Amino acid sequence: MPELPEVESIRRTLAPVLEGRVVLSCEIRHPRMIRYQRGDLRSRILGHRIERVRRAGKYLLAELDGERLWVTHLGMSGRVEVTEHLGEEGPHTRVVIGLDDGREFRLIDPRTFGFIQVLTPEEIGASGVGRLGPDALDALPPAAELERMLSRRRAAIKTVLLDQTVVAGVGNIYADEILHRAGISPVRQAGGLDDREVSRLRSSVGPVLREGLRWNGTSLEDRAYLLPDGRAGEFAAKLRVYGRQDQPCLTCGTPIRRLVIGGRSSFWCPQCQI
DNA sequence: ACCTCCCTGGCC
DNA sequence: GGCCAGGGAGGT
Repeated sequence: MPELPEVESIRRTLAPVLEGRVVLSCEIRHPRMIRYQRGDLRSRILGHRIERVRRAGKYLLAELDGERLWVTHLGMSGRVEVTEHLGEEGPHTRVVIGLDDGREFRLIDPRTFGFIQVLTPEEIGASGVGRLGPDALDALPPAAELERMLSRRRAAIKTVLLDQTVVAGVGNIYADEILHRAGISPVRQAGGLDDREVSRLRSSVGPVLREGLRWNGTSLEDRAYLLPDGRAGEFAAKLRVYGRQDQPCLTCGTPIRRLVIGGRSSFWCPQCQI
């Protein structure tokens, strides 16, 4: 499931390939992939040049000429491939965008939770990208501000970490890893954390995400997430709690527990995380 | 600030 | 044959 480290890994491989290219064709194989979108995506993207490939939270962004923003969200199971036009096409290829160098940007997404948009500047504010909080990797709010944001929340800290309007880019896997590093139980009320805990939480975000990025993200058994060139991310081997129910905590040996918080599986060590 | 919905491969 | 994974958006 592509979270910030996965999307950033993808962005780094894609940027040199996509920047400067012009979009020559756009084939939408599955209509659900185009949503939350006014106007016709095809006519909005055709003929436009990709100036720069960026990322915000879990969104992959391509700035086009004419002030348009091509937004790709990979959802749960989305994957990007850039290959030669004649390259063999796998199942679940949902959108194919042809480029002027003969290559194709292909969005593969079995569950179709991902989506593509092309937005005008006026549309960005009300869209998902426009409502993102500060980026978890490069714009984390100062401790005092973060504490103020959390203090007003009654929900579990795990739930608040997943709220993209608070901090953008943290998903289910990294939220658990961050909370473990910070020594905070995922069920704790966000507003009930003291300033030392908020400070520990804040200083755990960067190291966990950067470590994930260093290993090109987390490819699980299902290999739903792969880099654009087909390589797997290696961070799964480094996970300290996520997916490790009943296995000994790597810090203290206590069996890792699983519980569902806000509809999401959460893994934590009852000894290390208070 | 909460709940519901969408979707399909893989597993029991 | 039924259940599970879970991101974001939109509705209440």
